[in-house]
Amino acid sequence: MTNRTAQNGSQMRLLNRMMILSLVRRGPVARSELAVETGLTRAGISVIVGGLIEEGLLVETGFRGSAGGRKPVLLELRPDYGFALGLTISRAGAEVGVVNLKGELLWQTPLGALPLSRSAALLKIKQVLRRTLASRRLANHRFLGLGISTPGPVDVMAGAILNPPNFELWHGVRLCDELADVAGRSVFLANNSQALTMAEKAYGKGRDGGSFVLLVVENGIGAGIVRGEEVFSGWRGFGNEVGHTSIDYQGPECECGLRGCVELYASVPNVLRALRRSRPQIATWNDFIDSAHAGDAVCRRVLEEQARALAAALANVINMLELEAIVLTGDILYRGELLRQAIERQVNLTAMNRRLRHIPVHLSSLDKHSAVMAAAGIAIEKFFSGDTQATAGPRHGTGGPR
Amino acid sequence: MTNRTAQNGSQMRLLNRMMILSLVRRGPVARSELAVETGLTRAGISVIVGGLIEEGLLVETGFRGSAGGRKPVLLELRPDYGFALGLTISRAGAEVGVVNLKGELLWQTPLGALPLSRSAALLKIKQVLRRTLASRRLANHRFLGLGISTPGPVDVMAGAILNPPNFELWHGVRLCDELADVAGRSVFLANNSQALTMAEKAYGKGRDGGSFVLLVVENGIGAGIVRGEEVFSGWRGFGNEVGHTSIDYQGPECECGLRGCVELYASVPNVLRALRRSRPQIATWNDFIDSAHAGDAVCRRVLEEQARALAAALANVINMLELEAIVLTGDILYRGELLRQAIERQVNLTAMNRRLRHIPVHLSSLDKHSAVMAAAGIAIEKFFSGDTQATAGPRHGTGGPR
DNA sequence: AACCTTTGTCAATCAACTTAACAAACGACG
DNA sequence: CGTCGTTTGTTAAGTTGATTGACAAAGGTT
Repeated sequence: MTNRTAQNGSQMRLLNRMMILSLVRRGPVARSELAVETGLTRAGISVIVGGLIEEGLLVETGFRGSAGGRKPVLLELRPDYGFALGLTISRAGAEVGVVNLKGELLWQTPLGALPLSRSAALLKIKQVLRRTLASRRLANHRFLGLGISTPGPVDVMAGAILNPPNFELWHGVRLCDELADVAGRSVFLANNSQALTMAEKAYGKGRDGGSFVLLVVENGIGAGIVRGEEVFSGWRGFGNEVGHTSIDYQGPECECGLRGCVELYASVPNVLRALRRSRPQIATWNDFIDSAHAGDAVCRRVLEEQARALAAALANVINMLELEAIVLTGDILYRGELLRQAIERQVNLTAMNRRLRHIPVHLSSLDKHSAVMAAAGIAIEKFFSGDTQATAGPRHGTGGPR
Repeated sequence: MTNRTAQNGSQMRLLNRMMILSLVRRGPVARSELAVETGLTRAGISVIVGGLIEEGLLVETGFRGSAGGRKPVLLELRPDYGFALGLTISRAGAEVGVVNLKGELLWQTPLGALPLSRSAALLKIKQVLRRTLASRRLANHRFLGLGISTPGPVDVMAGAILNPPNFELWHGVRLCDELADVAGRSVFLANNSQALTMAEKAYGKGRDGGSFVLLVVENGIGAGIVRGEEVFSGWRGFGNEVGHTSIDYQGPECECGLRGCVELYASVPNVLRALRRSRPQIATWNDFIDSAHAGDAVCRRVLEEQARALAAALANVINMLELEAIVLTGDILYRGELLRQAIERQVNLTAMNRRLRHIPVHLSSLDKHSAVMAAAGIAIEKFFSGDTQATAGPRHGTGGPR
């Protein structure tokens, strides 16, 4: 039974703890507010929160103003309860970062271009991870886990990279296993889009709990879906391939095996390719957007076409799962308002949902360069969802990871 | 907090009851097996099951053979614990049916074509419902609820029919409210595809718990998605419009507002329309399939085209949510093996998932004429998911519904 | 200063599952 | 045929976690 309902008392307590933590994570809350939102009694909340404070997960940080009556005591996460590491590997290189319990980036270490042999690259990564874990600033703080993000597809369950294009060095590498000797069992792998989706849910536009689809438009098109508490990622974390949604079943064949994937019409390189003939001087996305802003008619038209293609794929997702919003991120964040508006217009013109509600399209408020933060966020997310027992372990001493 | 986790003891008990019931629903089980599958102890199971037997929901029906040791006592639902009514309204007419707790159809009453005025039609429906509820065979059995299925789109939450094409008589009717005086508060509305999906999950190919998408191909194309315990239906039950998945974003405009919906390529009338020029003598789906079986090349080609269109839409869904199977139903069940094979071939040719696993395509094992059963199934499903407290009510006496 | 309100805590109680022991039922094997 | 080992189901005591209800703390209002 894969059910996640509480069967006995202790599991109930764990779930209630989780529920409280996920509410505190959204921002400062008082016990009495938690009582209302969780459905538990004030007394019950008091006991659980007491335990969480004892453990060092929560702190009282102040009071909320009140109009008559005792002031509510605000609770927040205690950021230095522990830290998580993030590792992001891209085609260009890699980067390691450290975040605290709140997901705030403490610092990052760019690794630059990696060695061209697999073992040397792994060795270098391990070196940096070891050095980071041994860092004095992290002494006496709990190590909560290591999150890794790479281009997809990946096999989340196995912790292995499958076969991302232009990423042959890493094909088939069981990354979580490889790094277990450095970071123990709390190593989690996800593809870039999934990592960004979790980050967006925890720290971005999805913070207050609605459903949305995150669209990452760069060299490829990735996406993630958040609905309720769930981040969809399929049985092996291989799903969510919104970029390979077919929007023209008779269209050209994509390398993924389908025909007419959105990616062929709307990814950055494909858009630039469409411009090559009439606007050969445009070489980058930013050039393209600048020209569109400047009023170049061809660029405007191409942008509109891109928006139509993206909107078609998005409308399919939105209609099928009845999502409430769309969030955009990736390279297209550069002066992204233009594309955002175009997509919003197209989606709300064509989506069936238009009869029922307006679908807002947002630009991500998270920094595009927050890939490391998002990677570490995977581990933070796992920590809070209770998928790991990293919390139960002993403190991480100065002697390096065990 | 919309969370469904148990917060306190009594909710925990309810959820454990539900968990046990949903396992028993799949087929005869022994207490000890329930203990393993639920994670509870034998003792805990014994107590809960004892209560369920006391209430009349379960009965012991026999023993399972064993190799040494006491024989396990098999538990099953007690079918005559209560009954649910099903009402299905189509463009052609309506029908009322009665099912027992196990979902078995006891009998059905065709209403034939309905009066052309809304109030007269409602009146007739109410009459038949009242007569059914007062029926002697149902005396001293609990009334569990009334499930209604109609063409979509409907607003599940509001219990209202929205604006299905060719269904103007019913546009905007708040059916659940209208029938409340006959059937109380346990009235549930869903569109045909949703009802069939629930039935397929409970009694058909989805019985043993995997995820799947059900595709209903008739005059329109409907669908339902089952993943885990959940039947997707969106925030207002308006979703799951797989039939209006766009598979050609530049294609002809559909009345739904999108372009190139699958429905335009693969619904029964649209397929027949495509044949009209070269095969004018083919007037019905069955004719078409018979010709294809007989080897008619044009029909074969058209069938293959239809399969390609359906496969494109299905591949999008499957890839996005990583579903495990496809189930087909509707008019296409007639000698459906031909189309089934074609779809299975296309899906597994093009779906990205082909690298990971084969996606089986099944024909529904439920009778196409089981619409009433499926409608009543909505109420049964609600009963078991605890969305209704109909069970707490007093027995339904001979004096008619209160 | 008296009064009302709200927040947070504490002790007693209650509800639900677990633990542990045992009875029931059955096959196997001398 | 009776004993042994095994598995199933039940029962009573024990544990755990939330609720109940009373109360202290803290703050505004008049």
